[in-house]
Amino acid sequence: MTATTVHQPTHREALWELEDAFERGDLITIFGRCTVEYDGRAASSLDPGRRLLILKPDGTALVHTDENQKPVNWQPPGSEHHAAVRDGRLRVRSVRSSPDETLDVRFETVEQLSAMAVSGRRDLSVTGSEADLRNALLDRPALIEPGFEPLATERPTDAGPIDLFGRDSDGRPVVVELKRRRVGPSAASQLQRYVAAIEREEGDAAAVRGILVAPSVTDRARRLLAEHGLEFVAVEPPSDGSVAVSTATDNDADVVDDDTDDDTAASSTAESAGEGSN
Amino acid sequence: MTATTVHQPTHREALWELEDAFERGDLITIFGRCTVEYDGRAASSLDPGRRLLILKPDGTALVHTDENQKPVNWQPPGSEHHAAVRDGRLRVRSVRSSPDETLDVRFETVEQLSAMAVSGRRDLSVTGSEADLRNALLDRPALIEPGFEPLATERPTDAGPIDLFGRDSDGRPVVVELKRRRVGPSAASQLQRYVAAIEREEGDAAAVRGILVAPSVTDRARRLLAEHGLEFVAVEPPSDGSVAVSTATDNDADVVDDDTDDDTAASSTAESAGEGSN
DNA sequence: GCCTAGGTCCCGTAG
DNA sequence: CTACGGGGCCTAGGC
Repeated sequence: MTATTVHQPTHREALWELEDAFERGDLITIFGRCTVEYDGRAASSLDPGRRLLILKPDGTALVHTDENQKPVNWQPPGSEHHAAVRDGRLRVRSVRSSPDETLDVRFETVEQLSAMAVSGRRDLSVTGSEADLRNALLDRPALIEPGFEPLATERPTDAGPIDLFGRDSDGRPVVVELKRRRVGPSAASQLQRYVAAIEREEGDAAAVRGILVAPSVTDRARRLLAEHGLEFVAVEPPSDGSVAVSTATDNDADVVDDDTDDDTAASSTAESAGEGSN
Repeated sequence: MTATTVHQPTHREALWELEDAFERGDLITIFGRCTVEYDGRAASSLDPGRRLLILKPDGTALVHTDENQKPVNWQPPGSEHHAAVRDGRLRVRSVRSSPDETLDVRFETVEQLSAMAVSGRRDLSVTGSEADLRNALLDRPALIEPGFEPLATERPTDAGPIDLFGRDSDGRPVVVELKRRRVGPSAASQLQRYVAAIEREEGDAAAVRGILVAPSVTDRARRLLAEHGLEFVAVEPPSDGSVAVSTATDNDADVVDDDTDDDTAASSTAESAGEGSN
């Protein structure tokens, strides 16, 4: 048996199980009615309610409710989990330093406590990152502009590292900022900041070009780019490592449907089951 | 009993439990050996391993391993959970559209499946946000500068909304950007962008001041501020709603220790239990 | 739906 | 340790 579970344990029984699970380095889930207090970089308080607490052997603590992807309260990896019975409650406290932070979960009742041996996240491979976009553009620099010659990636400047630096066919320095998704004002500012840094370096103002390469751009960002004489090149979002230019805002994505449901099946829709939020 | 659990169920048994739990709108945890495939905004693949899958009634799906705060794979709220038995495996698929995304978790074996009724995150109160800092400064605008007069918050401009806008004792427009923590280059760019927008509005270049208000600033950000004639005012990080100015980089935080462990207790340290990461 | 910015952002990487 | 920027960021608030 690789997963041990106790139902409606006494607080003392729960504490014993916690001790053993801490010792084994298990991932622990506790479900019950609890309050949550956090104090550290900010501070928060949560009234009694039924929630799921997850304790990881790396020091992570997560308090989840029935909605949202993010835990309602948490503690980062590297924290220390402590458990005790105080005032008739099971108290789980997760603490870390620098910064000093404490998460306090106090259970009135523990409905269930489980401990299980979980394996790490080996062999996760992701595609479609900004790095993939960069590599695709290094393979075919003409996608940015005919004659563009890449010289460096992550080129350091006084304002931070430039995604892609090179020269155009006229020999002018070109700062390229890559984004894997639609960009807003902050990306325009970022590019402008790098261009200004290179201009300061080169000492030859107004000769440095800046190109923002992304799937698309908001109106406001486009205006900000124009105000600073910066350019925009649209590329399809990186899917399988390849990229394509798109002259305007015309998107045509081929979707392959590989669904073949012909067996017993269950399904849950946010609208059909449970009380939908919003 | 508000939490139902089955241990080492057959896939068919697990499917029945899932159907019931979907119907009830429960929060579901499944622990077992599985593969994970994701395709959507990006794509990823995860080799077989023992992991914890969490399914929320709002459509959220989370795959957790033994380390890190973030799930190794996930699906956002609003997705639809589907379960089926295929090829001798329990397949849980979470799908959403716009953007089209699919998360596929295939269990070789299910060690445990639990379903529980969890309550929402009512009554979460947080303090120490940027909004708290803003309110404190509105109460005592002199903390920014003697004679500073706040005129608007979230004031719209062509470059985006300004945190705090006002005038100094000389009647000059002042753009204030607030940050709850130490700031880097991006905050300097953000402030610069807003100042430029106001200067364009006012038509009277160089008369607009920009002040970055934060606990501290990195060297590089400080230089970027100086290059654009922008200013920095240090405030203590917002703790209990009050703020204090600090003339330089001298931090003195009083820490109250309220720990009183005198009962049975268990504790887990990332270094002592389990295989520590890094 | 899109846009904009905050976040106890988390996280990896480089210095 | 700090710094810097990416992220399938997520989430809230406007429009």
